[in-house]
Amino acid sequence: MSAEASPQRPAHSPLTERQEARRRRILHASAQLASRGGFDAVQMREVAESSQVALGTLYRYFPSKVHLLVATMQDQLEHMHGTLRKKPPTGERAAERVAETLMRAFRALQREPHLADAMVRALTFADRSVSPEVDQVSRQTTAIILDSMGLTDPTPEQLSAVRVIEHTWHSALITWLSGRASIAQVRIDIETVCRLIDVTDPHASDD
Amino acid sequence: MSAEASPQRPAHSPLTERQEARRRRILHASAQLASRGGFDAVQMREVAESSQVALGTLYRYFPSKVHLLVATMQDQLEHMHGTLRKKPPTGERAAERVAETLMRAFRALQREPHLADAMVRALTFADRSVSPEVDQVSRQTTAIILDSMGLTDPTPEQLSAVRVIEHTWHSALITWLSGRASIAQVRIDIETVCRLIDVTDPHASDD
DNA sequence: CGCTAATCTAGAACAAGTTTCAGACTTGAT
DNA sequence: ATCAAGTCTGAAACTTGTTCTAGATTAGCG
Repeated sequence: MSAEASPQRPAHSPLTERQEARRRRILHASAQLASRGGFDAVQMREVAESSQVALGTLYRYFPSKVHLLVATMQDQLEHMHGTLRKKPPTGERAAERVAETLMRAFRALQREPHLADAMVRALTFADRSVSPEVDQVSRQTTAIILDSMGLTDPTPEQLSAVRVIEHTWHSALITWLSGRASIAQVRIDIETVCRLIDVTDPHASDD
Repeated sequence: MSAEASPQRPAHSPLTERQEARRRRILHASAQLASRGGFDAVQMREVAESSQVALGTLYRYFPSKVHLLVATMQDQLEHMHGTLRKKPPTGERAAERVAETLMRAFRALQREPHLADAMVRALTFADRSVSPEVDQVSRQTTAIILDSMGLTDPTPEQLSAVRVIEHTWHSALITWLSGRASIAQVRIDIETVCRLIDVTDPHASDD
């Protein structure tokens, strides 16, 4: 369950302490640069310099800029999942709780719009070579949503609804980031798609 | 209602015949290269050479690779809208018709997966400078969906559902293109999101 | 026709992602 | 402590998107 982006071999050597430190420095520099100017501001040479690592080494840890930014996203997502766990959503119906959770995540992203830009653009621009890492992000997102629904054992239908919610979440974020949708519009889209949960929820109102 | 990507001034001079011809050649070359190897295969120098135009001229017509590919998508979308009009979907309920239409479009994309890759990646990677063109694509897509619903005067709720359907459509395409979702999975996602139409349709079953 | 402004061309130049390589440094095993 | 294998560094090179320039061509106009 861990597809680490480690030097060379996928999950081989467990990374020495100095290597772990390098990896952190790199991710930190990446997030920092991204926070400043978004996707374009994360320049590999600058990341290398900021994190005091040679360019070649940076590429050994993260084989492309997109890999790096997706790993940055994994990092941030973990952080966010932790934060969300502490204050679970309070809505009564599952749909409300999911919408509440996503809007909370959205507000967090609004605080660092450039960072959000870098991460989301990388995620959707990623080609097949990044699939494992993108998939991991997707699983993490699914976990967050299911968590907020309070489900341990979702039905296939509910999983479908969650998939669609994730699609909407990503795409709505993009339209917001590129200035084609307002914050209010994103909220409406999220609330709209969350209705699907009611449609697939056996205890909705009937029965 | 036409945000042409024309040389220099937005909608100024109506383009001479030779200019129109150049523009066509460029779009044709773009689509051709994209069909071969997707986003990466569309290299500006090659597009320029294939369409017998200097690099500088190419950039005068389309100010970036993303602009070019989004324009290519507009072109293809128009074509598809025409095709879809000829054989309207046959389902009884609006949700069925929309799903049918999108699956038809999806099958068309499957025939040219590399072209689809180039266009969709460009669309989601586009930054603010391409917003007008991306918006135009979005309007065109909305029109196709509303067409298939047979709606001339949608309610705000229905428009919200259509927005979410578009989000899902784009994002599902991306997961398919990057090999993270199967064709079957895309179909399920589309069918799932189309249920939203029933939820917002006043004549669904009740009343 | 002849002029002027706009457009087009060829090609160099620049920017940033990625690759490569020789040599210095670490690590782990003996 | 020593050696082999693997890792890191610094720097150059390569690729492709983008910009710039000087001169040739074209379009519109009097």
